[in-house]
Amino acid sequence: MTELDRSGTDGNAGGMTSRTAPKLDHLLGIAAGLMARRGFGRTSIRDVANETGISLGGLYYYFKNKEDLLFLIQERTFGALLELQEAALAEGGDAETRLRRLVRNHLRYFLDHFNELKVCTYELESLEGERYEAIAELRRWYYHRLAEIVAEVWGVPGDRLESDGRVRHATLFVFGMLNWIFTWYDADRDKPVDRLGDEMIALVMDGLRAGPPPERTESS
Amino acid sequence: MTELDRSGTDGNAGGMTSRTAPKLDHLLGIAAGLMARRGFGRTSIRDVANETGISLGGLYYYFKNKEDLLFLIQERTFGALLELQEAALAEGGDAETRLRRLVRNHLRYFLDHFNELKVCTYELESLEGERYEAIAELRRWYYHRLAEIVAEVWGVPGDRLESDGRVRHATLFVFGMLNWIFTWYDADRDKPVDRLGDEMIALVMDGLRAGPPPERTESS
Amino acid sequence: MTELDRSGTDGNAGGMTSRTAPKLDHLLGIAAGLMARRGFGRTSIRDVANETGISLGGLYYYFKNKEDLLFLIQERTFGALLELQEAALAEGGDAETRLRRLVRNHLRYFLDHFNELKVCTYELESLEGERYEAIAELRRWYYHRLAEIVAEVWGVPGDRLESDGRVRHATLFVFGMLNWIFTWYDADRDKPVDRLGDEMIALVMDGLRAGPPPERTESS
Amino acid sequence: MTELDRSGTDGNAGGMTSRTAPKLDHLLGIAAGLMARRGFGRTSIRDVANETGISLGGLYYYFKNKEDLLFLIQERTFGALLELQEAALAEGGDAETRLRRLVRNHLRYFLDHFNELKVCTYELESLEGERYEAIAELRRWYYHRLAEIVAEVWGVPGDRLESDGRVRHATLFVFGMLNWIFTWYDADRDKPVDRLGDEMIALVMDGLRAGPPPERTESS
DNA sequence: TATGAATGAGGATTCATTCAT
DNA sequence: GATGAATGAATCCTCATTCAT
Repeated sequence: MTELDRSGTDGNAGGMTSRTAPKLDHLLGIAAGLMARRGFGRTSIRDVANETGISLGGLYYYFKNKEDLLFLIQERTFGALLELQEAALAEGGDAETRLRRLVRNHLRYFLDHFNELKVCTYELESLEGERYEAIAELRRWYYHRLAEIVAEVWGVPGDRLESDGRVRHATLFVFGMLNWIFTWYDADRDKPVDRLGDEMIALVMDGLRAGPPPERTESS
Repeated sequence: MTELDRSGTDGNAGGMTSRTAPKLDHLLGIAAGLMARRGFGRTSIRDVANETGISLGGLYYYFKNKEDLLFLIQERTFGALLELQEAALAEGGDAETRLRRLVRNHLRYFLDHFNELKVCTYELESLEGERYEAIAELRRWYYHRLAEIVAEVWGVPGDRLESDGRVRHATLFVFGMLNWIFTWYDADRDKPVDRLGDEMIALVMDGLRAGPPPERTESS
Repeated sequence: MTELDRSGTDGNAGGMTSRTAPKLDHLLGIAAGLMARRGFGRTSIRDVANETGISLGGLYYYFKNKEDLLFLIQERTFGALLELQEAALAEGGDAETRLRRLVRNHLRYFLDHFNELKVCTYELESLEGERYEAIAELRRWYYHRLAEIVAEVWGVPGDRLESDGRVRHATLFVFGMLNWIFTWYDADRDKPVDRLGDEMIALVMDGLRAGPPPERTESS
Repeated sequence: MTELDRSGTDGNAGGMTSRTAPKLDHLLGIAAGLMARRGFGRTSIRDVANETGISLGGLYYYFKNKEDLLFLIQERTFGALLELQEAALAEGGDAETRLRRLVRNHLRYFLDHFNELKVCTYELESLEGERYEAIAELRRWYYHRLAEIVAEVWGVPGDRLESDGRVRHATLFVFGMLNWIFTWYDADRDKPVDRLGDEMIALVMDGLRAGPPPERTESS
């Protein structure tokens, strides 16, 4: 599955008019900020009301649920990132080039949408049912794109890609590096972000180029 | 600072006797399981009571707070891991050997204490004040041990270790790989764990051996 | 300090509208009744909910705290009494006249707002911090007005008023008479209340007119 | 009723031996201190346990109830005071002499047993049933002794004493002065206590000597 | 006598959500 | 579109009390 399909799973309450849409954007930004800082569970709708200046009851015009609010944030943010990445992949180039491009894009997006992306990264489990599934699907898409690149570097054929634990692991290691950044990134200390991406690629690229490790290991 | 100091920040209900100690262990295990699955915030003390069979009020004999319960889990689990790692480092060997030992130990511990370690990894922010600080200190200790190894591989002198962003980043990338595993590890699919560790080392070791990337990057 | 300043210490849920204000009055009346009968500590919010017919959660729309509820009662009741007394003092007259006026006003107010005033009198210590201080300030104001009258009768100059133990004691004796009434007053037996006031004045006025007792006493 | 009858209403758990009696004294003193400071309701048995060093369970050897603990304090303290006063009255003398003696005794006792007597004065309502009745009876006895003196000064015959509101009121006014002292007494500022008693007598004695006020008053 | 361990009831408070206006 | 007012369920925690040892 390569096509990205994003359409409201559940319908956010009523059609936004051109007058309400910017208000919604503002709202989602504030909510993302709160949830990034304190987590979804510890963020109350009342917090969002206070921070946005919208009344408690009024908020429910914009989303039908606390969970729906979270979904809206994740869907928009992650969706936009993936569109970006899809375009980046479409530009072509060899595997290393594409990998570097992916990582840099990710990190630039991370910088511009820190709160929102943090929420995407750490609050998937706060969604349930259809909403969970919709975001999980996006995540899988992202995973597969990276896995394909790893497989290409290692010359693992597409049909063995799914079953090859080593590809899986290497891919997830890279996502681990990428996702953990939210816990330590300090704008003053760790900029510029492109440099960070290059360091990550440098750390990993030689290992990738060397090919996958042997299937079996005896232990020390 | 190499000595690990772990002593109750706040004093949970006095010295456990030999009769209550195993009960406490059991309790903490159950609580860790719940918190690993649903998160700290979504785990209620009532859940713990139901799952353990201890009465709601009775639990408060073992800890003074929900937060204290979390602290107890983190302190014990993380403390024990760090003791293990401290011993592992004391065994000596070159940087790569020590790094591989650290990673393997971590992953074995991860396997044996999945729930508890997941709680340590993802719920630090649920602690506050002194309790937060006590665990954060443990984390810093762990970070520094790994950073020292990276610095040694790269020949960065000890006094520049703190200020060198590249050492910092490489170290945190490795922790990212390690910590993200909780989100995807599947016992059936991803064992054995030593193999996982070797793959991680393989992915990263060449990059490390190549030395740090240049300080500045230009580029698109 | 003669100006009375009473403004919410902490902001109970915003500005009451004309629709909610009477409900709040009713609520505070009920709560005062319960607290007068059973004390603040033994009055539960649930009691208030049951007695008012408002739901447990709904009550928190009107105050943010159990303590805030108590504060609201005290601030309103005591504040209104002191406004009354301030006006009474402004009417002028000699010291005895003003004293009699004060006592009568107090007792009439006592009769009309028995529960509320009892709560003011006996539950100051149930407040803390800013709220305590706000009410304590009102109490001090009241004390000083009475002390001034005593001092005037005795010809103690204003600047010695603070330091003169005899003025202090006589004033507090009168407050003692006044405040203890809550423990024994029986509407059937002890009315009319103006008569009670006159008896109190009669008991004390001759002693006051005789001037302060000598500074030092040898004992029996 | 002149005879004082004090015998445990309820039996404090088990007969105290000579070894446990002093421990009980200590315990009651501590408990009285806590209850004087924070009130009966806000004092927990756990507080008493912590403050005394006796274990929570162990306390129940000394009393069977939290209420029983309060009762023990009140019975002992108030009982001893009344014995003192009974003896003081037995010494004879005219009404003024006896009144002054009563007041001085009361205040000296107040000074030596501040906590305990405060608890007697303010926590009668925390007792129920038989225990309440037993202490209320002591209080009535005390009230009557003072009322008799007032009646004697005013020449009110003993058989009209009960029905005469003016005697009742004057008596209760004096108790009000006496009982309110707990709320303001400051050892540094307000000593010596005999002097305080003399001031109280001086404030009131002229009014008493002048005879009761006329039965009816027109108002304002 | 005294303690550690445990219970169950009740208390204050928060919170997502709803609905009439 | 938006608000004020209200609800009911759930949550954390405290506390008097008990009982085996």
